[in-house]
This record gives sequence, structure tokens and C-alpha cells, in this order.
Amino acid sequence: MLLRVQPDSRVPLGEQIAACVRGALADGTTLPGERLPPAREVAASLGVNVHTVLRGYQRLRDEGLIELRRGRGAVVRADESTRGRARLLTAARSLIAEARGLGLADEDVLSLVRTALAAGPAE
Amino acid sequence: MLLRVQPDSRVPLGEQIAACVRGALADGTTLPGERLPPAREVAASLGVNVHTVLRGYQRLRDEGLIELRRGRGAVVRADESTRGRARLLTAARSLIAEARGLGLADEDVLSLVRTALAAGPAE
DNA sequence: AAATTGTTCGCATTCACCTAGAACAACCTA
DNA sequence: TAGGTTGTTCTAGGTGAATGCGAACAATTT
Repeated sequence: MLLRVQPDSRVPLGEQIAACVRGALADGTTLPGERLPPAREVAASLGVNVHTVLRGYQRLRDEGLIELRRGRGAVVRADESTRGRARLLTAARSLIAEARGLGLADEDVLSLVRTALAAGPAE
Repeated sequence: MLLRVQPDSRVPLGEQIAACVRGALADGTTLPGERLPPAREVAASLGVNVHTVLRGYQRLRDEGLIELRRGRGAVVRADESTRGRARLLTAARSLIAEARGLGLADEDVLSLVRTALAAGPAE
């Protein structure tokens, strides 16, 4: 399980950690039943506070993706993986179809996405 | 032009206002050449500070959707592609939000779009 | 000229996020 | 049972973005 973090990002660190796990879940890197590394370990590895990691874990628990239990750690629960990625790809194809319908070239689509990316998180 | 805002949302007020305009532009409620209500007026109407409204307007200007000029106000760009561009920006932001929720970095989003572009026509 | 409207200052306040340390409770293993 | 592991809870403080507030300013319209 590869956990990366960008301290200068506008996205909260806890959310970034949660997003990493979601991603690993989405692409099959992490499977149901698998155990996430202990929060203290992740914290030391990322140079981040334990509470921050746990906040990310608790967020995943609230989303129903993992279970948290004292002494046992964080265990992946549901199988949300392929569905999320499928949603994402569908959204991407829809975006592209709409762009082509407006006569935009591929480069135009990419630069549009770049613009929206630079604008920051919408929610 | 209907502008609504949810003060308790985590989404910044300025961004909420910008999103309202994008939506109105996307669904044809607001047309190119049309003038947005003055910032002071919107501020009073929503119970929000003028600067907050202007921050939303300036964001739209940065996205190329409107023009801002002193004394004249905020005008939707007469460019024919403005409306489509608003739709695309909305779709792109939705895609990006979903991608971030799955833990994808900016570069990942771009390469995803590149992949989908290379995949050819959607239908 | 006067009113309108966006622009740019500076400053204060609020709040989410992060860090830090400590004690505690549930769980596992030897 | 004893001890280590791991999440939970508590208090406390620091930082930065978002927002509010007031004022002066510049371009445009009427």
C-alpha cells in the first residue's frame, strides 16, 4: 500500500490519505479483508501526526469502506472498487463526447481540464 | 438569474456563486451578452460580503466565461462557445471532484483523459 | 458633474486543519 | 494472566484560508 501526500496541497492531509486508500481500493491494489498499516506507522512514514492519519481512516469508516477496531487496526470492508472507477471513466467519456460535439480538439480538452484542475477543488 | 447559497456548506461562498452562474450559463438560463447583477446587489440579496461575490465573479473571469469592467459590471462573453464552455467546465469539475475522491493526482487525471481521448469516439 | 461598479488597500474575526502530548480501552499474542 | 499493539478520547496551541468590514480609488455610464 503506497501512501503519498502533498503537504502544500489545498486538500487536507487526512483527506489525501483517505483518497490514497480509495484509489488503492479502486484499482485493486488493496482488496477486501486486507489490513491497512497502523496509523502510528503511517504517521511516522509520512512525517505526519497520528491524529491526521486517524482522521483519514475515520473518514473511510464513515464512508463504509473500512472497519476500525482497537488493537486490531483498520480492515477493508466493502467492495466499492470497480464501481467507482467505472463511474469515473463514464464521466470522462461523457466529458469528451460533449467536447467533441462542440468541435474541440483533443488538446483543447486537455487544457480545459488543466484549467479546471488549477481552479481547485469544487467541493 | 437565480443565485442561491448554502452558508453551512464546506464549499466557499465565492465558489458557490461562481457555480450558480456556470449552471445558468450551461442550461441557457443566462445568455452571452447578458449582464450579471452588480456585486453589491447580489451581496445584499444573499446577506454576503461584496468581496465574496466579487471573488466568485473574478473566478469566472479567470475561466474566460465573463468580462469584468468598472462601471459596466459583469457581462457574459459574447463568444459563441461560451455556453458550451460553461457546460464543459461544469462537467470537467465534476470529473475532477470524482477523480480526487478516488485518490488520483492531477497528473493522473490528465493521463486518464488522454487515455479516454485515444480510445476514440464514445458511441 | 454625479452615480454606478469593479479594484485594491488594510485589518479583524472565524473556523477548519494540523500538531502535540497524555491517558485510556479494546484486542492480540505469548 | 501479562504485556504489547492499536484505535479512542481529551486538552491545548498554532497556522492559513475564507469571510467580513470599511475606506479610498478608477473606469464607465448617464
